[in-house]
Amino acid sequence: MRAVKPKRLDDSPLAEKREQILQGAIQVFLNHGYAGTSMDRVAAAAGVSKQTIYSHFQDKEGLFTALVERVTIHRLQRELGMQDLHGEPEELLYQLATVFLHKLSNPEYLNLFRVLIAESARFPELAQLYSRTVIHRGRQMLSAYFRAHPELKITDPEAAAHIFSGSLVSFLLAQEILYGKQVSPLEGERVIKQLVALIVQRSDSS
Amino acid sequence: MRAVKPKRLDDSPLAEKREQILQGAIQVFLNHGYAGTSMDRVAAAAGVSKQTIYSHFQDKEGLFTALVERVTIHRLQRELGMQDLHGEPEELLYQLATVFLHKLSNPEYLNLFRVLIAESARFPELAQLYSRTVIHRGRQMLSAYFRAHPELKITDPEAAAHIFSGSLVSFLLAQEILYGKQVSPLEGERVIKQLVALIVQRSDSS
DNA sequence: AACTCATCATACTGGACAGTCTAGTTTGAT
DNA sequence: ATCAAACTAGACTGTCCAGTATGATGAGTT
Repeated sequence: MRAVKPKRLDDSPLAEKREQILQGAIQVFLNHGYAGTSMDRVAAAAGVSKQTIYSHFQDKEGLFTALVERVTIHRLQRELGMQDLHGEPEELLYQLATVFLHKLSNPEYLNLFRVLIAESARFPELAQLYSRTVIHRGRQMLSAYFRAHPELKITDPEAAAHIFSGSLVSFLLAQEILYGKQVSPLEGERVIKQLVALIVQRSDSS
Repeated sequence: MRAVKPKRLDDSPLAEKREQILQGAIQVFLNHGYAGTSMDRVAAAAGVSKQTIYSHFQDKEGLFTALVERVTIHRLQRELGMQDLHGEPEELLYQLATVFLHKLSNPEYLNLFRVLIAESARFPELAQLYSRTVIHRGRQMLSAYFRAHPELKITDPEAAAHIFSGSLVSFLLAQEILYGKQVSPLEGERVIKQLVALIVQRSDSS
């Protein structure tokens, strides 16, 4: 029984099929990109007939859009709704960077990132969705922390927040996505330590 | 006969055609991506018949590869063979970051970057070419400068070099490519100032 | 003049694929 | 048991496009 009638959107059989399709679509789109993905392949990966996809989503663009929204929102809740950033700066920043780098190393996340960049010209709304939800919020949280710690003597918390997360994102971009790992290896650990040092050690002066 | 009159590869009529094709290809590939580019369109943009393209390049992949090599090498020579990084740290780093950010803001450069990332899975050699020539060398130059300035007290010059350039690259990525500009504006100037402050002000201590 | 080579314009071939259609099957509520 | 909605399998259409083929033009060489 289903609570008399008001079927919840998130466990009705319809929503289950929709989710099943999205799961298949995630596999294919994130591994082969938008152009490299055929609807037949999505259907096969989702274990669903092609017609069913078209009864749940308007077309390929609609499916892709829904997919990115789905993954982005999911990530947001899981990864940013975690801690509220308190603690001794050196230790906290180190932990934060480590967790951040580790989570973003997940292939599915890297693939989402690559596809978002690849299709940012064709789907600017999706790129903006990502900017608004993930990047902007992350920056806000981190800059709030910097503001709450005047002993760090950070004059521009937003800019500093960008530098912090941007260094880590571009690290993954260079090392993983552009295969820099095989050209000039650089340990993530080293970047994190240097980054924390740049931010924390300035408070030694004065 | 061909060695009798040693036509220079770079100004013979053949090479001119090749260059003409590449110029057309740059326009189309960098603006529409690999999949979004048809050979007919390249031919039209280059003002050349399709057959001519196929007599200069093996196929679409070959043309794309040649294009990326061409642009990457060109860029490298123009943008990295510039200064040798000497001068007072605060002023020099500020200037360097400003020039760097300004040059990378060029749409053609951003498009190359986007396409490289988009196709990094399909063309890993090209991504590595970029890593090897541009990223790696840039990092080497900058870390050499840090090493030559012990008063900056940088314990890990390579990591610091990555943080410096990575912050700026990810800034463009977030603000321009992912349209963050329209979501949460952040002046490049602010990032540069904060970045320089993080690196330089530490030398006040001790 | 005869030959060669690069080029051009255009037509063609074959394959991939988005999206539709048809016809038959399952499921679940009443 | 009946009915409608959701689903499946697979054929089909129209389009796009990489790559090839054809046949003609023009320039330089011998």
